[in-house]
Amino acid sequence: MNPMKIVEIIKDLFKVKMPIESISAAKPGFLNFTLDPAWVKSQINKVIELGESFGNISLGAGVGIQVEFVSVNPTGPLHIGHARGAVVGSSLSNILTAADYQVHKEYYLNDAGAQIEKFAMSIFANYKNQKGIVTKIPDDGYQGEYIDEVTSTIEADLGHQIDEMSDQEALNTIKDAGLELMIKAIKHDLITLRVEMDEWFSETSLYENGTYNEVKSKLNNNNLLLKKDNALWFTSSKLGDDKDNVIEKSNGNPTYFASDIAYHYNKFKIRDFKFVVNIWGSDHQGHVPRLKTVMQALEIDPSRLKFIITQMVKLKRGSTAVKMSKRTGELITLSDFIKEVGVDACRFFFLSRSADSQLDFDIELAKQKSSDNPVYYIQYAHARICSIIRNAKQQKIDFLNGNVDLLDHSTELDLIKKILNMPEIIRLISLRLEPHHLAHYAQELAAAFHLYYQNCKVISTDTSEFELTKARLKLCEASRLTINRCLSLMGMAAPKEM
RNA sequence: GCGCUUGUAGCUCAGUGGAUAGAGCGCCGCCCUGCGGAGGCGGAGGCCGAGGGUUCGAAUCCCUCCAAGCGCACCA
Repeated sequence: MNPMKIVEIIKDLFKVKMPIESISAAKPGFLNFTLDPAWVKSQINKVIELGESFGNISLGAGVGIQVEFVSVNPTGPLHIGHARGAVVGSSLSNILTAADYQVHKEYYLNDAGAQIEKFAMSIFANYKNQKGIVTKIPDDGYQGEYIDEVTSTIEADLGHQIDEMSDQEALNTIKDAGLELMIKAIKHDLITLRVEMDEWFSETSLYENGTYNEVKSKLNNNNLLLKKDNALWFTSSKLGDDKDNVIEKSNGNPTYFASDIAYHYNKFKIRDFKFVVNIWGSDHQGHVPRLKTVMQALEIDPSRLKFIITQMVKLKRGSTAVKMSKRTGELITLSDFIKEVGVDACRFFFLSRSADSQLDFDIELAKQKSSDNPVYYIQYAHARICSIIRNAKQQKIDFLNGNVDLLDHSTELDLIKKILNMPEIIRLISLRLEPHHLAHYAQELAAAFHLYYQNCKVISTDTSEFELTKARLKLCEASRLTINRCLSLMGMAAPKEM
């Protein structure tokens, strides 16, 4: 039977109670449901009733979900690429919370391992050089302006003690002090970006409290460890990975991967998160397969572990590329970057693209305070509404008893429908872990409001239209609440005036 | 060589099996005796990287190829 005949028949079978005005068949075989406009309009009352909680859904049912993000080695300051993960992670966490997940935001602090040692040695060498003792910086060591600053700070704070110590003692002291300074700097940058963590989880703790040994014996019991060339291997190829991985080097030290196994054991088996989202930069994407084999080895359902891999960020000023390199020192630090473009623009642009796509960030565009810039477009809609409501209050108009059924202009109905989309957007983002949809929705919502504003005068001077004025003010208030919610979920300011 | 990601308007990007593929910027032409013009309307502009397949139907799924980014350590 052809599709049109089928839909012609089934369209008459819908006799359920739904706020549907009509159902029609359309080519080449669609059923179009037209919502009852009275019902649509009445939802404005619901939005205002719900207030700040409009958009919340019960999808997560209070289940625990850990979102691990940023987790940059504390051997250097954050850069622009890290900021992308930070913004995506914090906004996604806000949205998951709105979807009734119990969200735990976490920074995994790599405070152990060879890179930390190298970091300490680099500072120590720099320290000696500053004292006139010519010392070689280790191969692939850390350098740059920030290393000089850290060295100077340590010299000022601890120089007298360090000079009395043996090299080994000095190195340890410098390591602790250097780590502390870097962590402080990272925390400071994150706070500026409006990113807050619930927990800073120490890698070292996994060794100190026995978690690693527990995991190791579990793997051993499952016959997944192998001693070869004096090193200890996790035979992940048995579980489908394309190669085995070393977890203890021939010098006896555990690798980063060893901690990662213990860390995920901790997440799922000790802290019992139902879901875990790891937000990693694309330079770590190669670790995904082996971590999936870890899930198998630990007998954890792999679908409980999700990844968001954020692609690289390229900075541009207009059409010229801005180079970024940790080693050359030609580095735009995150704090300089935020100072230049502002937190709101920074967050918006990082959120506006799918994590899967590389991001071209045009500094000049983001700085523009004009309609070229979607940040201002959205915030302007909010400020505009606040201004209208201020006017209404000055005129002592109490609009909360307004009758929304009077709203009949097509731009009003379009705006209402757009507002009512909000919970669906939260749902979509939560299911797919794609916060960029919120940035697009916010733009569409702002556009629907601006169009409405252009077509319908809210506060009429004609006293016969007093009831309509009240209804329109109610729609403005619902729009304001929704735009405000979007901005707040994205971690952006919702200015009352600009 | 292998793996992950990307390829859609001049530019930056949405669109994970359905209707005439969308938005912003840029370009062209319009709209203010009115609540914030940081606004609105209209227009031009597309072989959805290429080629095969699956399907009633593909930007979307599968295969091959091309191009770009990132990975492929007893670093993290």
